[in-house]
Amino acid sequence: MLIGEYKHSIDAKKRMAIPAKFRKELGKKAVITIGLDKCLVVYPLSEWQKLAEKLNALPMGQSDARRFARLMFGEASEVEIDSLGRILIPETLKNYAGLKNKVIITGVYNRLEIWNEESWQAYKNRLEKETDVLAEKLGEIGAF
Amino acid sequence: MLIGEYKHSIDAKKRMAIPAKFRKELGKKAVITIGLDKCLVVYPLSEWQKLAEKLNALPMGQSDARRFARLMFGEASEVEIDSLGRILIPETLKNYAGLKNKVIITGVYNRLEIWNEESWQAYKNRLEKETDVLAEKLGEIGAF
DNA sequence: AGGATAAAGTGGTATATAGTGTTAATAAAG
DNA sequence: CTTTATTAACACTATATACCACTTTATCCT
Repeated sequence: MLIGEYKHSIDAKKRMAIPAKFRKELGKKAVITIGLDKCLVVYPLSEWQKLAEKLNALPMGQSDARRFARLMFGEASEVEIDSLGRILIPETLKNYAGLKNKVIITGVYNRLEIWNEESWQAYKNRLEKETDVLAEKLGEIGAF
Repeated sequence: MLIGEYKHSIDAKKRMAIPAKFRKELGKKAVITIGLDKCLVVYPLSEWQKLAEKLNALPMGQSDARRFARLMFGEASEVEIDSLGRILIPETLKNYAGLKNKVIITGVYNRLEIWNEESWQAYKNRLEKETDVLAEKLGEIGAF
């Protein structure tokens, strides 16, 4: 299971090291794509394949489904994890997430998320202010 | 699987290089034709055959779909991938998609799409602004 | 009509740039 | 203090694309 939060940097060639703890679970290939709230998501290949099949099954007659599928496929990119545990972040994704030199990588169960440092702080602050709402939701799903 | 987004250029002779990552999956022949939303699509021969059967099987009742299918067939053109990985874009298709010197090539699971650069940006922006739609769709397919 | 000329189509080369791999230095953890 | 992880620096490889050369087709003129 992928959990934990790490601060890493992106080099001049847009490469970013995957936290050592996550490497085993990812294997040597993964898929990176866009996520919600302007972050990026990294899926192990097996997880991505499940997603891709669902995406492909969306009704293409509907323009919003079509647009969504195009965005997900178009923005996705298969990345290799090199001998030093790094992946290459595609230019468009780097821009989408507004990534600078320093980024935050967090494990979220079956995927990794990559955040611009400031966005991550802002996002966390927002969550902390809404802890009561969060608690309620957690209750709903029977977490407590 | 064909995924990812690339910016390439079309030379004065209407030739366009296929992104290196896609060449293996395409082989040395492919079919190019019109797509929805004023883009062009490129199918590997095998995928084109599957699609052709599906299009042919469309019920008579769906006259819009049948009309588009006929157009797709009519405009389709078999293209060879030359020794440098380039294909020749037919004049009529180039006009249909309003292609200029710079184009965007995206992988969408089992096909490539070719877009005029500005159209693609505009198309993408519209969805990225609708984050609620994005979230909803992601939920539907069980991404989170 | 036939040849000359131009235009379009096709194939290839060269080069700058982006992508990839490796080594080494620095920092952090145990 | 040893070991592991991260990051910076460098060398090398692959790709994209502008450019050039040759072939074929079309056009024009005498």
